[in-house]
Amino acid sequence: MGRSPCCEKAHTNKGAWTKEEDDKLIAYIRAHGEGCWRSLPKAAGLLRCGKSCRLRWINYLRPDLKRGNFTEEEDEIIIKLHSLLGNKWSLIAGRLPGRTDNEIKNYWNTHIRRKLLNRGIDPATHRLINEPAQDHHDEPTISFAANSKEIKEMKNNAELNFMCNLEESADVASSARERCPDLNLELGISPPSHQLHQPEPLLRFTGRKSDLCLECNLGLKNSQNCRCSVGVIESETSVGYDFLGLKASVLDYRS
DNA sequence: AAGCGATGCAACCGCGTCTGC
DNA sequence: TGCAGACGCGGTTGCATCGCT
Repeated sequence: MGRSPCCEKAHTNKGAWTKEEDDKLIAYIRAHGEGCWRSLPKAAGLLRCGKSCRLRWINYLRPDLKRGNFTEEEDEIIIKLHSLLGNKWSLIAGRLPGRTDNEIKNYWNTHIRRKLLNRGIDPATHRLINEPAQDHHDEPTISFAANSKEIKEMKNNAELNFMCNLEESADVASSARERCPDLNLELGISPPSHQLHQPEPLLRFTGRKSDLCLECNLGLKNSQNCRCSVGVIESETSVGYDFLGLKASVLDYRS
């Protein structure tokens, strides 16, 4: 049995939205809130399908959207999260307030892919291009401390509150493992020795030999931004590598 | 100035998942 | 428990704009 169309295509507009359509959509959502996308177009007096309205609102009209260029910091976050999650644009967008999955997806395909390729990094695998596929034991990898089964068990562990209600993460890790069997996705949850007084880190990257900063993970060991033990050693009290350089709370996956 | 390819981004499409009955 | 409708996501397309020749 075929899937029924999401809307009556014969009576809907397609293509670019007009100012009038935008205004109608904004006015309706301001008055009634988001949701019921299926019935929204008719109620709002729009000749659009619900999906189109939803997309327009989420990707363009939402008042909390951050317009404008991505910052270097956002670039790095996207790269890191993509190395972790793959093409899970909505999850990546969830870590970047004001950015949409569509925007990040477009930005990845137009800017970051090229940026990584210029650095000699395969954007799909985040490995150096021309790197041998086998024997990655000594290289830094994105590391988790548990397999997907263990991840689910961790849900009961209060210490790992970031994993609560996170079957999604298990699935992501699991699917990532399937997609990239050579990618180490063990989930490493270990408190930083220097930060025991602080809240538990939600997620740490742990290299096999040492914790790496973003720059080192990107193969930029001599970067002046390097803040790990592999690159320029800044001080004895180096903060190590807090995932993405973010505080633990920022990484609350479901915020 | 015109032609043309490259680029960037908004929007569409199809499928998987969720949810209510 | 199964089904159908609705929603959300990721991949892809189409078009406007830019920059080079």
